[in-house]
Amino acid sequence: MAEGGGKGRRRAPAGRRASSYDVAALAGVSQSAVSRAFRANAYLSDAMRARVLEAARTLGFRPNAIARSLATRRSGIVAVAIGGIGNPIYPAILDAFGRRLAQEGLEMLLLTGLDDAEEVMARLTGYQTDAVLVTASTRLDSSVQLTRRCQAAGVPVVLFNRVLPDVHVPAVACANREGGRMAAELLLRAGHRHTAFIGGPEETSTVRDRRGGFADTIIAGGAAPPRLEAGPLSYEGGRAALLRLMAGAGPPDAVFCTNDMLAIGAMDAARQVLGLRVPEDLSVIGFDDVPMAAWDSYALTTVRQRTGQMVEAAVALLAAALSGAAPPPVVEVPVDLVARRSVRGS
Amino acid sequence: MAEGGGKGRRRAPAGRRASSYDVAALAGVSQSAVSRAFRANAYLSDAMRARVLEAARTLGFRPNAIARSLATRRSGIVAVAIGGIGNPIYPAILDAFGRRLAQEGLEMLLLTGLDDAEEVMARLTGYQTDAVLVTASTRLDSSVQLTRRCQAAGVPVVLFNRVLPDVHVPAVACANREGGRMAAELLLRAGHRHTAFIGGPEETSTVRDRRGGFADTIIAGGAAPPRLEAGPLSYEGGRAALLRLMAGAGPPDAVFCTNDMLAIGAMDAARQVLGLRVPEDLSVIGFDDVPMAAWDSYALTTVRQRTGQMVEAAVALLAAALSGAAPPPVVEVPVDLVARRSVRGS
DNA sequence: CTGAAAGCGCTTACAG
DNA sequence: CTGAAAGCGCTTACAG
Repeated sequence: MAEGGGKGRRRAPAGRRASSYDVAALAGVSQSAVSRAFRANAYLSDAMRARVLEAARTLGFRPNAIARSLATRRSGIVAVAIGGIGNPIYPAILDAFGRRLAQEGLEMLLLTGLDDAEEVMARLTGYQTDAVLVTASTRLDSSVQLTRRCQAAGVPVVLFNRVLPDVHVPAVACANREGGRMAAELLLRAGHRHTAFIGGPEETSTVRDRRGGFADTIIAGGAAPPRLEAGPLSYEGGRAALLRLMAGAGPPDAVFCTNDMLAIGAMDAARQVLGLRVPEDLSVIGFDDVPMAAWDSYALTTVRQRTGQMVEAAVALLAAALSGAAPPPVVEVPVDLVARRSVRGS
Repeated sequence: MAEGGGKGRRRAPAGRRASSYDVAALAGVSQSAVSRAFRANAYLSDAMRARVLEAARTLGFRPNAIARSLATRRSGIVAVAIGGIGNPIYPAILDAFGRRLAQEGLEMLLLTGLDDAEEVMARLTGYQTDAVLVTASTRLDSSVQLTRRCQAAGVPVVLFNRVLPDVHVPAVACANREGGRMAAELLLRAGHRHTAFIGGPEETSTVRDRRGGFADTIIAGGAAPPRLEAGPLSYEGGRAALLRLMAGAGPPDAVFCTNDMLAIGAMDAARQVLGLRVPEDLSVIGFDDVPMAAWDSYALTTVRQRTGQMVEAAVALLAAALSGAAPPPVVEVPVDLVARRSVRGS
């Protein structure tokens, strides 16, 4: 019954990872003590803890997170619902989010292709996901459904860069209206009177606010209301939208796009298809500040999202939700106008 | 002791998810029967299964994957180790991989920022991850360490677009040498005699093979050996490398880059900084075929990776590994030369 | 501070 | 085909 003895049937079969019982046997303490040695604020004498940790390291023991999850009913896993990673702003966000979560001792489960909210819920609840982050890249109705079902199931949700109508959910967003306003002011200052806005296929809070801030400011500045276009939130979408805009009557001399992909597509259409000069013939402003916006071929003036700060805020909201705190209101993170060379005389 | 009765202390406290015991009580069968009703090929009469499923749906019951994982010692989770999502080829790969995994009933845990293989292993084994996919975006030494440790711990690993020296691991890669050869032949055919190759900061199998296939073919074609440059595998890296190349003695008139980001950076440096024309003054070829390669401003001729096929192969390798099959050899997926407009007269 | 024991919610031999 | 029961590896009241 000495160190090699263990507790009869509790011994780990050869080739299996050591369990807390193996460590307990080796250290000559109870299994509870081993468990306590690995929990932050559990009563345990220093001497005991040292002994346990010593035994644990010689056995290469790591507490089994699955077993812990079952016992605590907390998995330590946060799901990120992302319905298509088309926008190049997401890689950096996912990366930052993953790192921050790791610091909190949480893992990140990536949920892609969210066509069926029902099925996604099944996957979520099956793994007892502690919380879910729904990104703006998810289709609007999927977001709504997923969010409602999570709420019904008691799973904390936080929205990333989207605010949902009629659903009271904590969310982090950038200053969308303010960004639209900044773009409008820059254009007004540059003397533009004929502007246009290119939005997305869905009337999301993000698109609505960016357009609203832009249009209101343009109009308040005494210029004509911006012409409105929309398309898929992609390079192709922006390209096609710009072509439609310029083919119409009274083409604009400046266009503000609801994201950088759209703006880059618009620039390429203007320059490569229509032979226009940017910014001499047409000014273009984007939103996001993806890496490509800084590329020499574009030097796109854009409204930067402070993604690091937004991720930080999202993690804070998540932490609050996990600790059962009252759902905080929408957190708004500031934006910055990054002036490069796609706007005339600025 | 009727339908509401349950089994004494086994009843779920109010507000908690229904468990298999609740379903069993409602259906009037044993808990084992409930368990069997949710497993694919378990012996259970149709009548019984129907009764269980009926009760399950009225209670909104879903088997708890955490508990199942503990019992089966299989978590149903595959980890994807990705050390930085800088290359825009990854979003689509992650997306496809996630979908395929979901079809297999597997979840995807994203592991970002893999500085410390030790810590990553702790996270992996803690959640009893069934397998891990290590992508080429991970630093070479991290890949090696992580792979070795997984092997030591008995966790199946498959490498994505990388082959490791001295480590026998299943891997899927594209035809890197062949891709290099295709690029060289195109350049030779266009009459180029002074070529260069821009590689990465690390001597990975990927870079080595692409360069090897390229250089061998160029030399076999009777042209001078390509000049060699390297830099971070990014837009900035390609930009800087091209500038160094053109500043040196005997600047090349064609450059093959080990990935598209490098190639796009090189094109921008050539055109926007040096005022050269592409392809008239300089031909450029990339590798990957990221979405940006098709943008009008670049129209980059490149070697396309069949990512869909590669993901498919990776899932097959994973499945084989999970079922304990013998580690298959390296699977090589073909590549395609996508001729756009960045190579002279072709 | 420490240990014995029940419980988290499943799966799966083992008997019928 | 069906059920009783042990076990997966932890956590955490409950007693000392």
